[in-house]
Amino acid sequence: MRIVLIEDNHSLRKGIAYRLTDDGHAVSALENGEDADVFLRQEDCDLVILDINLPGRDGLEILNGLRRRNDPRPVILLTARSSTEDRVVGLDAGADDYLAKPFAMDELAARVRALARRKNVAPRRMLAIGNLQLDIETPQLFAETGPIDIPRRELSMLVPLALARPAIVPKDRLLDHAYGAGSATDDKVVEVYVSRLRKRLSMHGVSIRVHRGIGYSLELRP
Amino acid sequence: MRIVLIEDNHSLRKGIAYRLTDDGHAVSALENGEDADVFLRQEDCDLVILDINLPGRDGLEILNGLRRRNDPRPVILLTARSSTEDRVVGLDAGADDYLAKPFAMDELAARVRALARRKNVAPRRMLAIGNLQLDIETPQLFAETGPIDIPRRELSMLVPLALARPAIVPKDRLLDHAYGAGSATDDKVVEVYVSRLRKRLSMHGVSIRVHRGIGYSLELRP
DNA sequence: CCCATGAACCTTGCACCAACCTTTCATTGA
DNA sequence: TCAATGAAAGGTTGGTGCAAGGTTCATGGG
Repeated sequence: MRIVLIEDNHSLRKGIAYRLTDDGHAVSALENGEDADVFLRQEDCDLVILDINLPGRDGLEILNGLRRRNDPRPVILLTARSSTEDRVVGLDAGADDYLAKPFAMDELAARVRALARRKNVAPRRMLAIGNLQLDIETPQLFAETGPIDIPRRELSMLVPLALARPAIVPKDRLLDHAYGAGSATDDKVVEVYVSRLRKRLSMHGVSIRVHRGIGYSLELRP
Repeated sequence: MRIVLIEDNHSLRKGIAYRLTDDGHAVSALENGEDADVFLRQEDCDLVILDINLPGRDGLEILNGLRRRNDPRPVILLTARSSTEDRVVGLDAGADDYLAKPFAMDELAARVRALARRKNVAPRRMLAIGNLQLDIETPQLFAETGPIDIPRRELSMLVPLALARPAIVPKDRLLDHAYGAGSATDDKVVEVYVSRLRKRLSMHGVSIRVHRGIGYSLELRP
């Protein structure tokens, strides 16, 4: 699933993102209300985890905005307050679930699963590559901050490498996957796109290693 | 098959590794949870044998992490506990089989075979050379820490030597295997590549012995 | 027994070339 | 108008095989 997390506390944001990423979701983590508002208006996602106490713009405000726009995306609220009153306000505003801090990661993960099931969110198979997430079906690449725009050809080089990781993928299999078996295309284009991919992935701690005469493999280098 | 074994007990680890290596598998033996976690994220293997009681990180934790990442690799759990409850927890977490200590090596070997069959793991014919493993099909060389990049020619010298071990392979058979029978290449190149192989293998306790006028043989340095 | 001798073998340096990397640029399609 | 695409060009890396010079070992003559 694609999950947007809006939480201003740095370590909590990191912790949640880490856990949900581990669970196979693509997490876009945002730290303030303005960013969140912009993001939710423009980006696709399946579920929202929203802290109520936020700098800039209150979480409830964001939730109200969503529902006013008839946005049906499921929302889990996070908050330090745990009184029944707050819970009612949150759920009334259109939240689907409510979690009071402190909470166990396992519980959050369970509620995410439950909510996804309840809302019939189509499960997407996500492949983790370091702190990137690759949706094999679409296919599309995600960082923690959101989707990464990446040209079609580069993506079609990345997919076999990610699926095979950490095994070595022969150059001609990359060519076949991108252009179809028996294509007349020169296999030098593989080198071109590997080079472009390298530049794009380097800033995310992912590298592509060459094995001369054998092929390429995907590696993490933090 | 490439098997990862994670077991903190030294003698048990050695024993299992010895037996499975004897069965023709490439065994990477790790002794603690952190190493295992890193290894499983980065390295290729076909099957995991996992002790539940581990220093550093619990075996179940490692298994949970694997499954959360949608990692489908078959896992056999090892444990001193044998209660039904533990078994259920392990299998629920996504293990494929479960073995209570103490167990017979034969039983472990049988379960490895059964699981490989059940999961349709492509059989790879692995040849053990000390603590190196040679995949004859590909061909490719592996150390416990991962694959070793090795030039084509050197590899084609190593393969006949490994297959024949500990017998002596004539120099001209090495030449034929690398260049095809009836090649015009000077057989002095064999000496060159044997020399280069020696340097590469020396750090892994493998040596190539010359038998003057007869050929070469592969030996393990004690 | 000792040493000279030569064949077999070892190792390293080097030139060459194929594999690979990166950037540039013209073309194409949205 | 702009980004994606792929051909081409020029540079880098590293595998390959030859050759040169050194080492080891069996052998035979003194």
